[in-house]
Amino acid sequence: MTDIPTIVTVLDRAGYRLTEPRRKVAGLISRRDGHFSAADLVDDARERRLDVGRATIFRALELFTELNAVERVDLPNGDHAYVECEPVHHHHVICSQCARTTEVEACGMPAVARDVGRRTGFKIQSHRLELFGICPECQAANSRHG
Amino acid sequence: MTDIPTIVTVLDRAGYRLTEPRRKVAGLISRRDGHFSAADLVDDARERRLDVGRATIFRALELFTELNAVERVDLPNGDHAYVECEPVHHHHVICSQCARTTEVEACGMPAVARDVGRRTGFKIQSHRLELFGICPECQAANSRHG
DNA sequence: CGCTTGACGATACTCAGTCTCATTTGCTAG
DNA sequence: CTAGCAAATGAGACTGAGTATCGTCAAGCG
Ligand SMILES: [Zn+2]
Ligand SMILES: [Zn+2]
Ligand SMILES: [Zn+2]
Ligand SMILES: [Zn+2]
Repeated sequence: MTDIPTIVTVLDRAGYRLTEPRRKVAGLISRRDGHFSAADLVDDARERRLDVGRATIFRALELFTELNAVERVDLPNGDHAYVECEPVHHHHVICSQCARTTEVEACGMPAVARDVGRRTGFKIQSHRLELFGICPECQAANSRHG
Repeated sequence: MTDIPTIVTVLDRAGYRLTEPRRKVAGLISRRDGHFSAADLVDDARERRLDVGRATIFRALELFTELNAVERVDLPNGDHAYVECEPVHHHHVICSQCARTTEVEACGMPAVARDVGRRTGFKIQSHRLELFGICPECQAANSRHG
């Protein structure tokens, strides 16, 4: 339910083959809401009898990640998950209850990074910022019925 | 080479048994410099013929992490690693060349988190921030010989 | 159309991390 | 100091994510 330039479009623009399995995986991803794991997609595929090989799902995820159509996030518990997203620098706010995520663009991090660089002597190259909390929907639901 | 309250001390204060295997693992950790994985410790132990079971190393790491004597970080490539560190909120600056890490305390994040919360409606509970770059030592080494 | 080459899927494999369970050991109460 | 118990250990089986191999297939192009 995002109107991100569809993964298929990104694939095409990058000159990759628009194969049936890739379309299927892209489809599975776009009908997901929050973050998901490779295993989730494998299950989804089996449920809908899409007949996509396990290895293919991993390969597709890897490729989509390279093309920045999808991003990998690390959950607080150490699990890896993926999120469909836009190909520009941003971070994710992740609901620890329902897994829904939102992108945040202006991260205010350049300033922090500069400051840290000055104090530690490191030449900062990149950063990862993930915020965890409760999304508006879950907050509402929680206050409604306990 | 940190003078963090030794892991053994932390263990003791928290009321856990000071077993020989735990001492050994703590020893291995403290003589490490940058981040390390469970597998690294397993190798170290084997090399120095310390005779500590694999499972025990995992268990020790888990416990030390719970006690905040050690923290888990996620490398950009998706690998998991650990770093010995102080039990207060802070973040790590990680050298992508030599794995050395430094802790940063004032992270300036509360402001960012508040802002993000306001814009997204999320109730922010926690955040993870990791900075990657080149440490001063590596910068010096690099400029010296290429 | 047919070719070429990249992609696919089945399957075997690796490796991190967990679990089980019989044995050992740190601790403490006596 | 010692006995006894709970907690911790280690060997090894197990799980599940992710990767590698390789023969087959089909997307895209002329
Ligand atoms: Zn939610
Ligand atoms: Zn940022
Ligand atoms: Zn370095
Ligand atoms: Zn912070």
